[in-house]
Amino acid sequence: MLMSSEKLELELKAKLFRGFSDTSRLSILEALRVQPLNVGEIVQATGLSQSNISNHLGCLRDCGLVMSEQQGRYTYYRLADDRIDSLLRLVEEVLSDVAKGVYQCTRYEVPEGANNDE
Amino acid sequence: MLMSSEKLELELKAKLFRGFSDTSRLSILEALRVQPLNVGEIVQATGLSQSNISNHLGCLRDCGLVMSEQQGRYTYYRLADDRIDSLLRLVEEVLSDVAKGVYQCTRYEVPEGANNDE
DNA sequence: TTATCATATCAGCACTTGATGATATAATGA
DNA sequence: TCATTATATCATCAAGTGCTGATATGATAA
Repeated sequence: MLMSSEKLELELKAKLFRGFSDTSRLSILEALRVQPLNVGEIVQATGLSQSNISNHLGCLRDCGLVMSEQQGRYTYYRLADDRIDSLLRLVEEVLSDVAKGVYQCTRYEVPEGANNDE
Repeated sequence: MLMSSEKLELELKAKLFRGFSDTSRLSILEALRVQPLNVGEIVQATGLSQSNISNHLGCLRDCGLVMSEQQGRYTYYRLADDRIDSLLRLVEEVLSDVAKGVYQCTRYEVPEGANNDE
């Protein structure tokens, strides 16, 4: 059915975007833009807790945004596709123009004094 | 403080991505890729309810993803930036390679028999 | 001026999502 | 073999999110 393949494509797009739509997952992806990292290194880079990171990595890996590779005791994670970096860069461009609008958006709370590692 | 401007940038990115991370809002944005539309036309194109669309348009407008323009009785909506179209196209490219992975992702439910206009 | 149409807003509800801390599992090192 | 380290998984909780249907508001048409 034609309609349901369009619907499925929308579901897949929404799911992919959802991968990016959380600050913790974005922190992880930003860290991985630089170089592949293991969980401990991601803890250092982001300040998030180990179990939180592990949960999010599971989600990102299942979504195809990251890939993992066991090296002895350590599991290394990397971006699964170079275009993920391109996507983040394009969003940065768009944001440079619409940032004021996004910042004004009250639909989703952006904490004023938001901090890291509370 | 340096740290908090990074944090703010992540919050803005997450918020922008959240604009895309819902199938209803994606339907609306897909419809607007073709041409500017008013609410009634978007109802026709997407099968969503008028109040639901109005809610989402408010969110998208506040986020800077769409712009509105009053023409008599009708309010016309359009994509606020051509790069939004580019963003959606890039995601389509990425999905063409990782779709299998995203489809397998069980973290977010993708309904099997998902349909539109129930 | 009133009626009609287009759109925005609201309250309430159900579902989804993200974090925590404890703990299980697996790989190395002693 | 046991201890240690690295990572995954789990149950629980609180907060966030999206939809509905009723209704309010504003612009035109009669």
